[in-house]
Amino acid sequence: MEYKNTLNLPQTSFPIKFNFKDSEPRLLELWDGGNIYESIQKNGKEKYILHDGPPYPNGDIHLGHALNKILKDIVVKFKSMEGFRVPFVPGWDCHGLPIETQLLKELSVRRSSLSVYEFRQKCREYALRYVGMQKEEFKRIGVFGRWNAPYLTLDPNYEAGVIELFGMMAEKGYVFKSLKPIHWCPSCETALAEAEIEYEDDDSPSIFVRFSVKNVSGNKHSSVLKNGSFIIWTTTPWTLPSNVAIAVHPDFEYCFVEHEGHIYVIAKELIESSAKSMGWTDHKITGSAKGAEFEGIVCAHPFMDRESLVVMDEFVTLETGTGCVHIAPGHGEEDFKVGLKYKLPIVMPVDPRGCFTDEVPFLQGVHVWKANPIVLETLKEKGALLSSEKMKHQYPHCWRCKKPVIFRATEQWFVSVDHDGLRQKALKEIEKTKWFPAWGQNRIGSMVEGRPDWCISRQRSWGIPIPAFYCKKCGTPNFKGEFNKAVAAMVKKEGTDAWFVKEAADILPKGVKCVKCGAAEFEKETDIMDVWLESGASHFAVLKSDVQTFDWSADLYLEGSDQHRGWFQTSLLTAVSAFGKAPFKAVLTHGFTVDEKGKKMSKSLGNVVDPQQVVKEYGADVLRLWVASTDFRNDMAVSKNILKQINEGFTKIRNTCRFLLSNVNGFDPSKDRIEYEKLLDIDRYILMKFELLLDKMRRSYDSFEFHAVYHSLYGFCVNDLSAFYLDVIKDRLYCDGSGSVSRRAAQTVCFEMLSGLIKAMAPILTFTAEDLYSYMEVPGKKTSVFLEKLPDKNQKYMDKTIEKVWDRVLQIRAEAYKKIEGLRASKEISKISESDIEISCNKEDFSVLNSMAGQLPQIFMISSVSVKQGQEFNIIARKTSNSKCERCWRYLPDVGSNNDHPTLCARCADVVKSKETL
RNA sequence: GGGCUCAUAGCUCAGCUGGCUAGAGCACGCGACUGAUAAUCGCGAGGUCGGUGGUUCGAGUCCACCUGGGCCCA
Repeated sequence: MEYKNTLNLPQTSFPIKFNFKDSEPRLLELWDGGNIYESIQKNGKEKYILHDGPPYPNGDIHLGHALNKILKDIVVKFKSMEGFRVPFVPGWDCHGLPIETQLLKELSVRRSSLSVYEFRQKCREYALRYVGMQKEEFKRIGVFGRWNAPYLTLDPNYEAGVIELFGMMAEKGYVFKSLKPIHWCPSCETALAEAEIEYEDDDSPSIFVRFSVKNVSGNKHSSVLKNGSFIIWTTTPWTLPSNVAIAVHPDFEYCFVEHEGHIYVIAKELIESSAKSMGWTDHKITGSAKGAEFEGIVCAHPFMDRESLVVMDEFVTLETGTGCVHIAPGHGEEDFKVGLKYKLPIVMPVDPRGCFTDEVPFLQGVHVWKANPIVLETLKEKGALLSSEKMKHQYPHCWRCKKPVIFRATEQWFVSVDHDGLRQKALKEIEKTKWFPAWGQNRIGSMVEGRPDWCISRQRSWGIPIPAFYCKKCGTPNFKGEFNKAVAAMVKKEGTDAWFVKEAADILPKGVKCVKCGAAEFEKETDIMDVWLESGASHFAVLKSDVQTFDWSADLYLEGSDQHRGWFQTSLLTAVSAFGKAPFKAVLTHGFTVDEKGKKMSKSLGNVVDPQQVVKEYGADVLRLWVASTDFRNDMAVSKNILKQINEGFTKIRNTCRFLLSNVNGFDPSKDRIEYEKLLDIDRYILMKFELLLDKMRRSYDSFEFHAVYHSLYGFCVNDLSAFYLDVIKDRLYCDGSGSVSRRAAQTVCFEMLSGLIKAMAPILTFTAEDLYSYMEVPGKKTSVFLEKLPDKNQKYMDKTIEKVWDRVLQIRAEAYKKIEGLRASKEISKISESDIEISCNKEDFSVLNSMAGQLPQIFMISSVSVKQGQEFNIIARKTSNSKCERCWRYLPDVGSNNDHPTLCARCADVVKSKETL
């Protein structure tokens, strides 16, 4: 019992219990108070710019936000610890419809009861409130950044940047105004971007309508079709008043179908399904023709005093309907395109609230959602309604109010994607950019290839105004040159609020004249910009305006894969149009968070994981470790189970480091370090493994494969350290003389690995690394681990011969343990250390084992190992006859060899004696 | 409906350009230790590599189709 006091047992004040509730706030304080982020900005190597994509401040951060910022933080810290200067300026996307809607809900007031200016003040307060909240939440999970000066899209400087960029794009001719059908929310009374649309199932009417042929003169089928009809199918009867054409596919085969003495045109493949819908049983086919042969036929609109032209369009499909498509250019994207081709009129009898105008007398004042029954009634009266059913299908809805939206032609502002080859230039820039994963290039490429012009106007208040002035005399919009400069200058000084309180005359310098007619009186535009234009301008408003911190083009953009359509694309388009170059050199995307079964998180499924909850339960490092542990290129699964598992992994890493720490207690590296050449083989072996680990970790960080960083780190802790090296060297550490070379050698290795591990894990296990670092006694210690550099490569450790020999020894060790397990199972022994083994093996193995015969008992942690050459590899294990040393607990033949200490082995007796003489 | 993408043990991941009985760790089961102890060690049992078909002497790895998930669009 008293011999225990002669051991060098591990000792540390680093708590075994993970008290993150105490330690994490303390470390946050250290980083904040010590200005650690500011300090790492003094790094000498070149800049590495990770440009933050701004989240939307309208709630607590969710797991996706946490995931995104943690990934960025890992990059920032890794690059920084490699010596780069890595400025990270977090941003927020503060304007936009969501805040307006949410605010109106909170205030429970009508927007009309406030002036635009007052309303905008409330919006600003709202946005800033959540910016403040989210900022704290991001800081809490250990994210480093310029938190005291983030970029906000509502800052006058930022706003002015957007206005200027708009001016540059306008100057180059990319900005234009045009009538165009766009998604329109009649409830919010605003145009919606594609990003603001959600598709949901809706019940719609499904009707077949007859359009009688009015004029077929000159057509080769005139005799057949003279009294015939085309049948169209639609799910939006309310758009029929705006019908101006019927589209058929030029290549499809259409049949003349006779029913009750009347001839109808239907695509061949759709006759049966259509007939079924219309309840036809006795129809017959009397002939057929290619769609192209119908071009130019004129039909009569079933109830409007208007003609409906038969036109050709390739987008017509054979999925549903009749193959003859109702065309209303004011109410559909494709319709509009066909309309342009055939110069069809854009009939648009629906006002902003969704009510019909007097253009359709019998529907005047009726809301589109109430118009369907009236239209159906009218069709019935005219005998044009052939069938009416209900069907469920996906219909676009407003992302905010969740109500269905309509297509409506309005005057809108656009960025032309094809002006001056913008699309092609953008595609070129996409090719020049590095995409992680590589398929991102194809994804964004095909999106850019097929995207329509970008509608950048919104009929709202909370945003940056479209800086245009309408000439009071001729109506021409003026938005370039001095008009733009005047607005930019004003906004820089007073913010965009000024736009909403000042008159045009107060904004513009005296003497400005309309570019068209030369008149001098103007009216301000009332539309604001799409928020995607604002955030897409960040490369200019942030990176370009702050040349001290940044170079213009960022090294990396890192966002979810949804941003291929969103921010990556809007950033690209604004940058290429204004500067001819992509604003990023590389783009990294991550997947989305899903539950254990791979389903997306939703409140209704009840599978939402809240990051603050994770932080509360496990601490921020476990959340960070989850981020690192999962391959983020795919979807990332989280659940209670998974977090529990991550927490176990975390504990293992933490305990392994704690154990290392507790064993270098009293070790002064400047005095006690043993040089490499004097280390034991096993020490050099583990150092080599450690070197391999560091190399793997560095490479994985570098290629953004953080899950590989985690798995290799974790595997090293579990397999190489905990289950092998640390277990083996306990004997040396505890039982050898405290200042002995053998113990100091082990400590040297422990110290080396601990300090290396701490640094290598720091980008991920930010808190734990800093915590451990604070407990270490290192010469030249910094105030933070983040001021350290990652360990350099150490070629000296890469001893390949050692690796080969020891890998084999460990294999044999594993074999031996299987055999020994048999002894334990039969209750002959209870501990592995009670066993002797005899190995017979081939010449090669023999020479390996024999060369280290003396060390084998320690390496195997058993009583004795004998080795002989034999035909077959075999291991025999039996209970040892040696007695147990009371001090080191090993079973050794020399126990009792010293009369003064009859219960000790020779080594322990020596150590105890030398202590006594002290 | 279209584009892109993913699918290896209960979980997180390996498995490079196709080649021995598909690997780790965790969780699980059994056992040991009590000198890493709200720890640690040993052993074991888990997979027809989402499905079908094909190319090949040979496929988790290549091709086609299907199923299911995700993102984006309609």
